[in-house]
Amino acid sequence: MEFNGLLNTSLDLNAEPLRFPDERSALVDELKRVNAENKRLTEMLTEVSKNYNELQNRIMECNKIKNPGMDNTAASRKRKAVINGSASESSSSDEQSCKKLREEHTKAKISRVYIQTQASDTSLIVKDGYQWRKYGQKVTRDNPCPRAYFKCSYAPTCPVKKKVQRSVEDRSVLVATYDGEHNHPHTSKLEMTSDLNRSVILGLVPCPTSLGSSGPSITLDLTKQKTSYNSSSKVSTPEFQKFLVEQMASTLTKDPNFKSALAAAISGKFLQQTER
DNA sequence: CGCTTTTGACCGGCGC
DNA sequence: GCGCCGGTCAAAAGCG
Repeated sequence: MEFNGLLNTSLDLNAEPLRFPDERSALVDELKRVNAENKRLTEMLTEVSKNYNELQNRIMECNKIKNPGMDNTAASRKRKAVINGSASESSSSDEQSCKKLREEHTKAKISRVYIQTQASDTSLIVKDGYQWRKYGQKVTRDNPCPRAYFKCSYAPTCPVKKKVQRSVEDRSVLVATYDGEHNHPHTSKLEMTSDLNRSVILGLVPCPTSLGSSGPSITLDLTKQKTSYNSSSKVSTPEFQKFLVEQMASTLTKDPNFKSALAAAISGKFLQQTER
């Protein structure tokens, strides 16, 4: 992922004959400089995503230490079970209910996706390649932005649900929470890729049903393409880091504002040099 | 006309 | 028991 393609498309260096003898060498120098900067930025991006993954692993480790063998959700559910049932229940039935809860938890796979969108884009539509039907919208207490509720409408038996809400901290970021697993093949790859052009997936967060717990492996099944990553097992792999970096870079290179700004900055530099 | 979206009503869980 | 809150339902409206 280099910005060379961008530079080649934005500035066709061969389009016009060079008027100044120094211009060519200046352009080459500038190109070298931009390439070096590009490399540096790429390294920075890789470093950032690496740090992010390390941090996430640490959080998971901490949670495991805090609640060995049981996540918060299971704990809360167990608490509820104790309240509902009699306190003098035998330990074996307790264990059984625990087992059941854990099974339930692994069955209900939940993942959270952060999607960067245009600030002006007020829709709560995340085109991930599946067909969704909106069945509700609600304003929640912790976030003034409404939360939209979607069901997978591709197959009537598909149990997958999705909640989409704008982030409180950054309104341009959509938070999509996927609940369950699709029991049918992916519907449209084109839609998904087009959406990735419009926005960038900032991260896939393994999202146990309650925060701060170490849940089971959670899969975001954004189709079986290269954009599909099992968040818990692949998030720290070089492939995922590369994917993140590529997504960020492709978003930048596909952004016309970024292109024009870069072109303006470079041409401005050239003008300065030629004026001198 | 059929499908999707909107939106107020309703329901169940939870805390007090 | 009551009130709050998140999630879901379903009738009405919108749209192609």
